[in-house]
Amino acid sequence: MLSERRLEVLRAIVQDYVGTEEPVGSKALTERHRLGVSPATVRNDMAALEDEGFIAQPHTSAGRIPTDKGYRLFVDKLAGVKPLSSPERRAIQNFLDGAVDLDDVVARTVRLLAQLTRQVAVVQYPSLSRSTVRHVELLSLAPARVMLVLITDTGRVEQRMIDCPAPVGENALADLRARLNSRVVGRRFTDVPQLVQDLPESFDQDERGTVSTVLATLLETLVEETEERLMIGGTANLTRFGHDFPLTIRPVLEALEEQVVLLKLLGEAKDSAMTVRIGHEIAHEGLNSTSVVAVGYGSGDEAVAKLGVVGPTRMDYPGTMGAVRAVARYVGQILAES
Amino acid sequence: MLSERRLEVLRAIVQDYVGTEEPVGSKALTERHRLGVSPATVRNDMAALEDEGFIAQPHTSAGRIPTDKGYRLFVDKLAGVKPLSSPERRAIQNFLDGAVDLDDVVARTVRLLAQLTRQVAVVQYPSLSRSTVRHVELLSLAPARVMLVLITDTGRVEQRMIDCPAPVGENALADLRARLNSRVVGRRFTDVPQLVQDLPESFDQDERGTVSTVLATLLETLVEETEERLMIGGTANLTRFGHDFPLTIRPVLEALEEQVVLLKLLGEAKDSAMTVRIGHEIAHEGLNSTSVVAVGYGSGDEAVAKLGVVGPTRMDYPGTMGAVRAVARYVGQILAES
DNA sequence: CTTGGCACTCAAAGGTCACGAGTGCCAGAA
DNA sequence: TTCTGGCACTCGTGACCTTTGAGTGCCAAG
Repeated sequence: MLSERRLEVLRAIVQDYVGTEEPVGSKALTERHRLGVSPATVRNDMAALEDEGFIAQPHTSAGRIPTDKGYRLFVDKLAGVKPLSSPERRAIQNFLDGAVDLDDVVARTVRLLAQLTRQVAVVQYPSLSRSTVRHVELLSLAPARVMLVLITDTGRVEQRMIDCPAPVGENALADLRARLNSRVVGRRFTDVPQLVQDLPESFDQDERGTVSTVLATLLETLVEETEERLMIGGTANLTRFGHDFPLTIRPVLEALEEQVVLLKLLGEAKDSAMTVRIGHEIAHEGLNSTSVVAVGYGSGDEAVAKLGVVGPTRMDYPGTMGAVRAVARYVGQILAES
Repeated sequence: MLSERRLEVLRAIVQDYVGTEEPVGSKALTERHRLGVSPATVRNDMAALEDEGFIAQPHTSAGRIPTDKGYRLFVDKLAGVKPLSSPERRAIQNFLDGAVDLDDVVARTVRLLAQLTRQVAVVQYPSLSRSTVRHVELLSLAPARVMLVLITDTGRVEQRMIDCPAPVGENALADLRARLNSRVVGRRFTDVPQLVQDLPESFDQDERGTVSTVLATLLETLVEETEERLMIGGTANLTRFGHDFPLTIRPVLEALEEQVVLLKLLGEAKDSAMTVRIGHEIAHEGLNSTSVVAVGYGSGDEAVAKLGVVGPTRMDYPGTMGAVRAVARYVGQILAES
């Protein structure tokens, strides 16, 4: 096992490298950190750390930089989560308080996270899978055309156009609307299919087709919208990735446009706990030189979606984690209020 | 005025430079284009073109590259719009036909444009300012809480939460809903304020407060949502901007996130005609080395929004214009159908 | 007005060299 | 056993120089 001091050396290396973006050598380390030992000793420790795979040298006559494994150890054992200063907290709250609707909350959250961490921010729209139905509205637009509007408890609204097999009267539609709502309002999405299963049977023969069509569309909407959407911001921060960024920025931009990849990434962590994925721990090739810090957020105690940031593996983990956690907390509050 | 041949030389320079991304010299020109004159003659023409400000040399012993003014002349006088091949047309139609709702149409359009032009695509959500109201729905969520849902003829749905000054009964709400709809359905947004002006007066004293509140929110929504939203895609194509792109990519990414800038840019052109803004013609500083090709699109004869691409000034204008125009046309068709 | 010739310019590419940060290793001290 | 100072070695970086060649402007002749 690694001695206490060697861990201390690793921590120093990570901190210095994150700060300077340059490989750090033994001499510089002893000067900037009061380790109480000479450069030679530090060199021995570094050699040991390199044997274990926690650090590496870009080339022989250069200093060391942390490997993914090194960052992993740093995050797991050596670093805490740095809480934000109270001015920062106040700024967050002020900024989020101005939001007018759900889209706006998400948009502001993205901007906030990007600004705070100076990295790329990713916010998942609140998930519908754990949401409940607030209201279902049916509107007759043309004799055989109905619009379905679904309103969720997170304030999200989805609409679908439905072409019915036969013309629908206003009365029949009102009837369906009333019965539908009485069954599903306040219920979870996942419970809806069962709750409306026998609904067509209680209608006249000639309306059953329409009812079935409407229900099918409703269920389809519920399923479809569980596949989440994302909002991304702060891509300009990609230019801060490093001196060699022309090579790395391209695949990252491509990965960011493949929302599927990001969704999978955010979804990987089971619950709402904070997750840190570092470099090659990320399956997607284009993101191999990035790290992703994500956490769940929600209106109540349950997480309804994830948010996080994508940055270079060489990032300020404690600070980033602190910002992500704080933003998630405040967004949760905002959602609970509305 | 410039002679016919000099214009031909300019065209050749633009075409070559767009293709090779490198300054083009007199010798290379005579080899690649059958101009029927010697390099020396071309040199004279180039000197003249440079005097007029259409081309420039990066440094003394290099070839020439077109200036913004040169591109302008090229676009206005020398280049047509290159129509797409029929496989391309078919691909567009197939790709867009699969869209399920408005968001999806916009999302697919962005991806399509980005892929087709290999540049950054920008699509404005269909504008509400020229839209008409399809339906207004009022839902009672709590005694003094009402949700307003606005449905437009472009299939867009907007919702707002309203806290009423006093509890509202279901009947009163139904009454208001009916009267409101009878007045505004099918009307343009811009006409709505006038149409509902005297509506509160026809209600009982104790309901007037609620009615006014609801109307105020409705009007606010109409105005607010006229400020458009954008969808952007293909940012990975920014890496194709040129060898020196680390310098240029940053401000462009920043400008792209400032949606206001883009909206202003798209909005500048009066009607739905195709607009090309080149380099310094763009007011925003970060976009000074880019060109924007935009065109209006709409469900009927009227344009409801704009779409376009942002690329380097050194872009294939005829091809880009062709793609933009074709996509706009097909999107219009899709919108008209739904 | 066009053309071939010619001297000139200058960025890019390649080569050489000195510098110095950083390393590994070893022998001696604690 | 662990730490330390010393020392030879590595090698990327940057400064400086030269060569190369594409491209130019100008001029006199066709």
